Amino acid sequence: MVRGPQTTMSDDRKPYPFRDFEPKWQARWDSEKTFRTAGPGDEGFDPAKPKYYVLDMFPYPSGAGLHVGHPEGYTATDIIGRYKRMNGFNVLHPMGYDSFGLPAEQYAIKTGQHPAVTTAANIENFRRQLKSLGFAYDWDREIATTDPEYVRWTQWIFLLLYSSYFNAESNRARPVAELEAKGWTREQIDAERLAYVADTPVWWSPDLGTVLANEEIEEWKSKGHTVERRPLRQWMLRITKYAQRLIDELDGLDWPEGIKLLQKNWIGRSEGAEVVFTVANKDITVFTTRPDTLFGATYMVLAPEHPLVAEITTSAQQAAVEAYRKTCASKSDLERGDLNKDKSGVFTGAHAINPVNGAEIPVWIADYVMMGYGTGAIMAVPAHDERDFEFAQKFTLPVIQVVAGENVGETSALPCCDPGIAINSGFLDGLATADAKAKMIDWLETNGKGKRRIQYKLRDWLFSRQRYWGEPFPIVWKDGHHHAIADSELPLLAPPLDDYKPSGTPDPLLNKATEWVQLHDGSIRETNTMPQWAGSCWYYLRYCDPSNKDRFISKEAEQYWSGKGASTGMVDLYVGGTEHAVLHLLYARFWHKVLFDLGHVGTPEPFQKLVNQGLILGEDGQKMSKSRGNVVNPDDVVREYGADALRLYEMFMGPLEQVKPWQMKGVEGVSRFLARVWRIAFEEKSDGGHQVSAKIKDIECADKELLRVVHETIKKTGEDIEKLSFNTAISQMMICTNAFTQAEVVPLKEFIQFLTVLNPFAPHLTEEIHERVAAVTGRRCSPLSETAWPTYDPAALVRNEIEIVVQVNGKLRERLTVAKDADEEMVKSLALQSPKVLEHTDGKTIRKIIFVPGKLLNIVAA
RNA sequence: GCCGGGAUGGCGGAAUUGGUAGACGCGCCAGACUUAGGAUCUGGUAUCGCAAGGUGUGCAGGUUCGAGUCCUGUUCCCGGCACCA
Repeated sequence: MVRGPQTTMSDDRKPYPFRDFEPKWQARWDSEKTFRTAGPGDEGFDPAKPKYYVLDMFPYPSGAGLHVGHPEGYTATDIIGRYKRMNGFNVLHPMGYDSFGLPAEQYAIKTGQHPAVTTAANIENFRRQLKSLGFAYDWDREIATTDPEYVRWTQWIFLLLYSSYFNAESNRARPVAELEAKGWTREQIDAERLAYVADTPVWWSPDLGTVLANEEIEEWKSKGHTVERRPLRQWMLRITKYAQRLIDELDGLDWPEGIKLLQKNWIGRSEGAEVVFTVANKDITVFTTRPDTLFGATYMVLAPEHPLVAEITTSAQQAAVEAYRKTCASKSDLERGDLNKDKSGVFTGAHAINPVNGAEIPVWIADYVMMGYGTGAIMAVPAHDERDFEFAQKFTLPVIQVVAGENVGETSALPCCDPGIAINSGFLDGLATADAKAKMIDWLETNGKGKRRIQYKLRDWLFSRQRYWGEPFPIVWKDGHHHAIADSELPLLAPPLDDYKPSGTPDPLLNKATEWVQLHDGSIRETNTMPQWAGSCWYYLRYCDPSNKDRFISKEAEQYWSGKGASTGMVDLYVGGTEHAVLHLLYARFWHKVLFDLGHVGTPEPFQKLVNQGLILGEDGQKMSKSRGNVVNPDDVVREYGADALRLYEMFMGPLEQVKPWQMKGVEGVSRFLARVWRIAFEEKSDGGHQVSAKIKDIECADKELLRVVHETIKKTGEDIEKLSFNTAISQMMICTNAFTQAEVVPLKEFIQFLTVLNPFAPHLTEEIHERVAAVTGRRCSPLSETAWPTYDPAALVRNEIEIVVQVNGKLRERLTVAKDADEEMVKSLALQSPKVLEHTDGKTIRKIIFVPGKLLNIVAA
């Protein structure tokens, strides 16, 4: 439930006049470019200042505008950015728009409006909303991935991938020019490019009219779109070459372990071996992670799509095999994988020779073996693999146990996939699994029957789309070959179309623009477009040097914003949702590594520290959605309570990384807190105006306890911001506010220190109070945003008297107030005089006394 | 099934290396100010009990002078992956 009309705050009821001053400060920050960041080459740049790069995952500017999840991460980074700025850092805190993408195009289909038009309108709305929250972005660095100047460099980086290959010896990307120099043929070179064309089975969505990457299909399926497998000619990026580095180089990153693990599992490294079986004089290679179980292979399975199936199938089995392959081809992904795990398959009639013992085993085809992983063929060891076991049971195939539990001979339940001791395995008998694997691989390699192999689940990145609203490939085709267009022709922009509706065939939409496609020299343009991920793969680099006409980023800007080599990642803090764990975050790392290999960036990783903000649920504890009607619109909250209250509330709800439900009452709570701060500064005049409170006095603080709370607040707030523990920082500032409220006199200096500390959280309110109060007291007044973060005085933190807890046998029995440096003897003697303590030690012998200085005394008595 | 993360009042959540469980806020109760209160200020608020005192951090054990925190087992919730050989 959102607030009913009864509780709506009318204008005269609002607790402090945020509607008057929030827009005022926003306008001032805008016109004065308060948060402009000077980088290398800019006026006012100070290279001696340490840099701090704090980044938000930029939004897709949808028609719905910001939801309350956006300001959660954005406020967190804003607080950090403002705080670092006050601590003398040169802070880069930019914002932009990931503005290519399907929804704009779907909208164009409905309305006929060019996606550029709706995108521009959406961006304008997002910008308005972002500015209404008072974020300290450097708006001069704003970028949109659809901006032609941005598209230019996205295409330029694509061409860099196109003109590079992965050199296995140096384990990094190098220009293909090296291969040309070595006299490689065009075909050989094309087979090595990091961006290449391949005919592969891809995920094609007829209703979206495009193919999708493996990483994307889940998302679109969940939105009700269909996808099907289809062999198509597509552009691919050779991300698999980076599989190992993408795993290894996670180590140096300050990322949540869960996200690292997610990426590792997605890349899916497996160690094992290839084993060559012979079938009808043909070699069929299988991949296995358990070469030690080779003696237990009782049949072989090929994926239905395996190219050798047709060749080995006997005539007797031909009809059955053909029928089975047909069913598999028509099965959707869901039918084949997610829903139906029942085993199915057909015998090919062929037999394979097990290289290690010459045994003849039947060859089957079954859809539980995938063409896309390993070699598309397996040796089945039903005794030690659950899937093979299930299959063997169903088709009554033999099962041979070749691994026993720790005590050889003990029969364990099958299938058993745990390591153990090899049995029934010839020369492996008696070896532990790890040793048996090694020995078998040695045997295979010695006898030319196989070799060690590391396999990854990660596939190459399917990079082309058939839709309109994306970067066109800067490629032309002539005589059946692809060619890069010249850098001088960039950006290559798509022409407007009359009709954006997908044709229902895999033909790219841009084919409709026949004049654009056909070039005078007889070559034709590539008509696929890039996926939305392309723009987000490098936007954090462009922010560093957003208007550079000559390069995607200048060397100087890149070096300065990468820092002095203390870390492996460029961005110091990156905040965004978990949903990008294996998509954007993997793709961007890949591009960054290519740029690193080719000398364009100086760090191997883009994002040093990553924090995932937790999802904000609706007031009903459910995920916010239009259909549930539990969506909270930030515009409404700003109108009712103001930007500062929204910022504060989102930070006060709970830990940043935690999933937490929205509570409109909580917004009222922080709004009341801000109003209390306002009332410390001002008293209301009879005409409704505000005058600076008479309690504020520019005198030395005589109230030691108040002074202690203020300095405690300076200390704790700073420490908590560093830890991103914003909720506890706010809690401390509330305590401080309560102390000021109750004080007879509010000392000006301490009050301004408090405002400074609160400023990153509630910038409008604090600036307004500061400006008005300073004007009256005649103090020099530069804005708080230009003020240094206050330092706390450790001496002010010390309490003269402290409370010591006295426990008897671990139970709290007494509290003693003693001098802060009271020693054990002192506390002990006081405790042993206490009637409450004596009551519980009465008749017992004191065995032991534990003293924790400044904390507690525990008397052990029995 | 596998891999992560979590479980603390009526609610959101606090709790340094193990050392006063429930900070702060919401809600609720009482009081003050007031023509009024849905504003503000003050006090109270884990639970049982008149009290003394007892009991309490999903559940069952363990280590310890002392456990929300460490160990073992277990249940439930959330997220991710899911025939990857």
